Amino acid sequence: MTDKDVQELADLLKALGEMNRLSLVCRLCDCNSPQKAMCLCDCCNVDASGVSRHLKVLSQEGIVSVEKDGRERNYSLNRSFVASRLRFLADKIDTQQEQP
Amino acid sequence: MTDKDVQELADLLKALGEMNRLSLVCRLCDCNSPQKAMCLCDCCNVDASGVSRHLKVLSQEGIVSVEKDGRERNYSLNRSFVASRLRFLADKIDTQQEQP
DNA sequence: TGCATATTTGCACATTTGTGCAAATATGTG
DNA sequence: CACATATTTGCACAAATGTGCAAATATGCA
Repeated sequence: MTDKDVQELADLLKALGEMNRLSLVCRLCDCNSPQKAMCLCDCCNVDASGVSRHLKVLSQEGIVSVEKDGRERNYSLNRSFVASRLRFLADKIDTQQEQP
Repeated sequence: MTDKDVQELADLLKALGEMNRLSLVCRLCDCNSPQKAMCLCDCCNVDASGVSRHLKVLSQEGIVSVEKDGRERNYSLNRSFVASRLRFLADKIDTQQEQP
């Protein structure tokens, strides 16, 4: 793993590693259809601007996708991407290395 | 998932979501035997006190275990714990929910 | 006991981060 | 166009975070 790989993974984990953002992710996780930002407000303890900012972070990390629909934005979780990154690390971690 | 569960998971991810700490984890990942803190210094860009602090965070989150040996501390990665938490989230994330 | 080594801790500091509020922007509707 | 609603952005600010350095602490060894 290169430094860049580690950094990218760390950035992803950092984005997930905040209570309100992880709440948003869990909420999206339980939804089959894209959700409007406003609908997501009530799952975390921040106002609309805070939700907007958190969703922006998640979006920049590729954790969620956003689709514009009129004056609304529909957010959906990039399930396979996030899950695969987490599994990638999990696999690396619990694979016992060869004795040097 | 309760708020407490989300918070605990977020704390774990936050601990992993910092470049130097994740570097330490990756380093421990590649080692079969516990490593002395001093040996871990060269895998991240901080001095001994910084490594000490990072290892403390990892330890508090249960990510690493520490074993005292004279004036040295031997750190090892709690592979199954960390991997299982990551997989728990991965499973939750990529399991498509039922249509409400 | 005196000294070397390993690690932690106190302190200071710069940076980042999360937040609310108000204003700005974007877009739908009458 | 005028107004309502959805979202973003600028601003200010408190709190958290990561860091190095020097001092403290702990322990092994001569």
